[in-house]
Parts: sequence; C-alpha cells; structure tokens
Amino acid sequence: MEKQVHPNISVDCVIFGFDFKELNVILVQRELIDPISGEKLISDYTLAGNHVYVDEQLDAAARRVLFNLTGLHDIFLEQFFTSGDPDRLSKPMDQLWLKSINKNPAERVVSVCYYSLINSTSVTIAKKDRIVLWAPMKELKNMALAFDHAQILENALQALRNKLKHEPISFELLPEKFTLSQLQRLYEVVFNTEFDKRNFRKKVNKINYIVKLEEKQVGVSHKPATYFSFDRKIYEESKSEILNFSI
Amino acid sequence: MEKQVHPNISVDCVIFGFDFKELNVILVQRELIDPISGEKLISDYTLAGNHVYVDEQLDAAARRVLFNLTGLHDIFLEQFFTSGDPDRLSKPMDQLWLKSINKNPAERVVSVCYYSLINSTSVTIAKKDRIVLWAPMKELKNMALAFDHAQILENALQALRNKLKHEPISFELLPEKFTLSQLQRLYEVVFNTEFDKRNFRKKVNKINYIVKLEEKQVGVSHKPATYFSFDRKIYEESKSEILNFSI
DNA sequence: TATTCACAGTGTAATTAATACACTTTTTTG
DNA sequence: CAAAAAAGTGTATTAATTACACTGTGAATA
Repeated sequence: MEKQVHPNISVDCVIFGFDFKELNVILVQRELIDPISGEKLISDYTLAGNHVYVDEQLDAAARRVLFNLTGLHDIFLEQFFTSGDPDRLSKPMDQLWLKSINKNPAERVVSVCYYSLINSTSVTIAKKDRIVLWAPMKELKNMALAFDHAQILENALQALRNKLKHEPISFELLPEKFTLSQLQRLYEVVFNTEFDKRNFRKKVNKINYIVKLEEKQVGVSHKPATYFSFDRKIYEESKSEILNFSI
Repeated sequence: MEKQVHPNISVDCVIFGFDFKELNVILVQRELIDPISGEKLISDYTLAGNHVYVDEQLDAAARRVLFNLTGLHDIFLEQFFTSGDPDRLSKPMDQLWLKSINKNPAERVVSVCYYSLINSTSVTIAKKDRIVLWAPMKELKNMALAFDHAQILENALQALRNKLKHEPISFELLPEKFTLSQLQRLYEVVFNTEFDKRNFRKKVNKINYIVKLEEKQVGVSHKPATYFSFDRKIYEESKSEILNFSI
C-alpha cells in the first residue's frame, strides 16, 4: 500500500555542501525526451523536493528527501521560506513536466523550503533514475532551473548568510577536524569576500569552542596544518545572550 | 459570488505594535457560548489569520488580513515561518471551534506566518463580530492561545529580534518623527534589556540616516525632547554590504 | 641532496568602537 | 518660586578591528 501524498503541500531542500574549495548545492537533473522523435523536450535542473505525506510533519518530509538522496540522518536542517505563488508551476515547460510525471498540472502547490548543511567530501549522492550533482553556487546563474527554484536558491543563500553571522553552524559544513585555512575559506566563499589570514586567526583564537587538536595534516606537499575541532559542549555553555544589534 | 478559499492553506499575522511603552501584538478573541446552557465553551485568543483564496498570493492574503483589521495598506510585512504539523488543529477545543465556524475539522491546514510592524498609537483596530485587542508581549504567558499560536508568537519575536539586529526596521514601529528616548525604549522592550542613555545616543549620532529635526515636543511636562526622523533615501544609499559576522 | 614549491604560522602599531559613569538644563505644575 | 520629570551632555578605560610581510616545514623534483 502506497502512502498518500498531499497534492498541495511539498518541501524543497537546498542542500549546501563545502568541498574545501567552493560552496555547492545539490541539484537533480530534469530531462524529458520525446519518445517518438527522441528530441530533448526538457533538460534542466530542480532542487531536491517532494510532496509531503498526508500525515507527515514538514520537517520529517524534508529529512526524508534528504535521506533518500544522501543516506544521511541527523543533518542540520532549517526551514527558511515558503513559496506559494499560485502560478509558480505554470511555465509551459513546468506544465509539460508535471503531466509527464502524472501530476495534475493545475493543482496549486505550496512548497515549504529548507536548507541543510553537509560536508560534501564524505557523501555520495544518488537518486534512482535521476542524475544528481553538486553544482557550485557560482555556476547557478548559468544553469537552467525549474519552477521558481532560482528564487528559492537565492533566498536560501541569504538565509545561510544570516544564520552564519550569528551562529557557528559553519561546522556542519566541515568534517570533525579541519584546518583554520579551511574554515577561513568557508567563510570567504559563503560571503564572497576575503579575509586577512592573521586577523582571521586572531579572531578564531578568542573563541573557546574552537579547540586546537594535537593532530596535524599528513601527506600534504607543504607544511602540514594543525587540525582544530568544534566543541559543541563548550559552545552550548558559552552561548550567552550576547546582544550585538545595530540600529 | 463568494471567492473560494483554499481548504489547506492559511496565513497568520503577528502584528507588532509599539505604544512608546511596550511591545504589543494584536490578538482576536475567540469565544464560543453554548446556545442552550449559555455556558462559555471557549474563551481564548487567536492571531489574525485566514485561509488564502485559491488564486491569491500568500503575501496578498496576509495583506488582506492586515487591511481588514487595521484599514492600513503598505505596512511592513515579512514571512518568517510556516507551521504545518498535521495535528496542529487537533486539540479538542480547537476541533470544537472549527466545527462551530463550519470548517471541516479533519482538514490539514498549513499556515504561512507573517509578522508586520505598525505604530500602534495611530491605528484603530476592529473586526466585525469579534473583539480585537493589543496584548503586551509580556502578558502572553498568562493568556490562553488557540491552536499553535503561542509557538508562532515565540518564533515571531525571535524573527523580529534577528531582523532588528541587522536592519533599521524599528522605524516601522515608530511615527514619522520620534525622540531618541522613544527609540531607545523600543530597542529595550524588543530585546528585553536596558541601555545606557549616553552610549545609546553616541551610537545613534554616528548613524547618518537618523536625522535631527528642528522640531521639539510640545505640551510635555518636562524639558521637551528634539524630534528625529528616519531618512529612507540616505539609508538606501549607505546600505553598504557591511559584513559583521561572528564565527 | 639541494632547490623549489606550496601553504602554515606568527606580532605590532594605529585606529575605531564599546563601556562605565553623574551632573546640568529645560519645561511644566502646584 | 520650588519641585518634578525627563532631556541632554563628556571623558577616560578597555576591547576590537584593521593593515601589513616575513619565516617555517614538508614534499616534490631536478
């Protein structure tokens, strides 16, 4: 017996990953080929998403989408936006696609959007019958995106930046142990800027929940960097209500 | 001919107002009286909300709710959260209420939530057949709230605080001209803290889009304060991409 | 095995921002 | 004209931010 999905409620996941070089996001290829002519009718990309089951929590639906793609549970996940334009699925190509997958193209779908953070070097992504890929955020402007997914991606990046200004969730994008250059690079690609190495490290040094490990990199063809890790316990304790507002 | 509402999609509005003393929020009284015994079956409060029309934008639905309550257009409005627990309407009292207003109590409703900001001293609020009131945020813990509206209110305050840390939307809660004490009081009640008057004014002085007017208060029984106003044009120009992150 | 490459790692001085703190001024009211 | 009430103002100390350039270490390679 199939679980029943709600025709009007979906979730979309913007899955950010960091490979020590760029900020990437998971996209799913959408391809429709005319069975007669063999012509490509559609060839573009969508976010990972799905309709929610009639009895399913929104968060649970997002986690399900995430798990199906990555095999991972317990990933950082945060709702950031809900897209509900009555015409958001009404471009001709999107209508064609919906028909091809046996959805009613006239049905209004409100999509609750989540972003999640993973360390992309340690994950294999897959989806049966579909090509899934890590797309660099910088390349998105050159990619054809389905529905209103370009808009959702823009909002997601904004939400990530806002979050990262206040909370050390950058660690969700890094492995357990990381070097300070990797951490710096992460902030640089997320905020699309550059920081001075000495000043960055001075700042990090004052943060007590970033702890220096005894271990160093091995096998790199230069001076090996010291590893650091994020101490969740210290963070939770020192998460004082520091008010840092600006008018 | 009635416009048709979508049975599964609603909006709720957390309407913040500032009266120079406290941060308040608009609540709508929910009362159900047994027609036979005269007994009060329900007596509590809800947010202002409504189902969206089948062809209506989410934002437009929120603006409609807002307009119906305040008569105001062009109010600051921002989506901050979507509540979609399948059981969010299933407490016995909520079920009873839904039946009494001829809604199908079994229908799942996903509510897209907005907060908006108004200067509550210059607005009269009303709703036909319902009592509408400004409730101080500090009193909410003592008030019975319908559905999951207590949770939504908590999220709204968090969203407001986050926004106010980065953007000068405080002006949406103030009249055109305001005194620095009023501005300070606003930040104090939103963040539930106190600031030093001299340091606060020092900070404000450095902000070029808060401009001193020639005008002063009249009719107050103490030294009249100078009025200031928010210059939107200067703000837009000086809204540089100041990056103020913390790790 | 000496050289080159690549990135790690480090300190100081100058500027700017944040904090702590108390009295005088102006207006109304009784 | 005295009292009440809130407006308005300055300085010294500490902390944070910025700008800036060389040395150290290990692997690769010539």
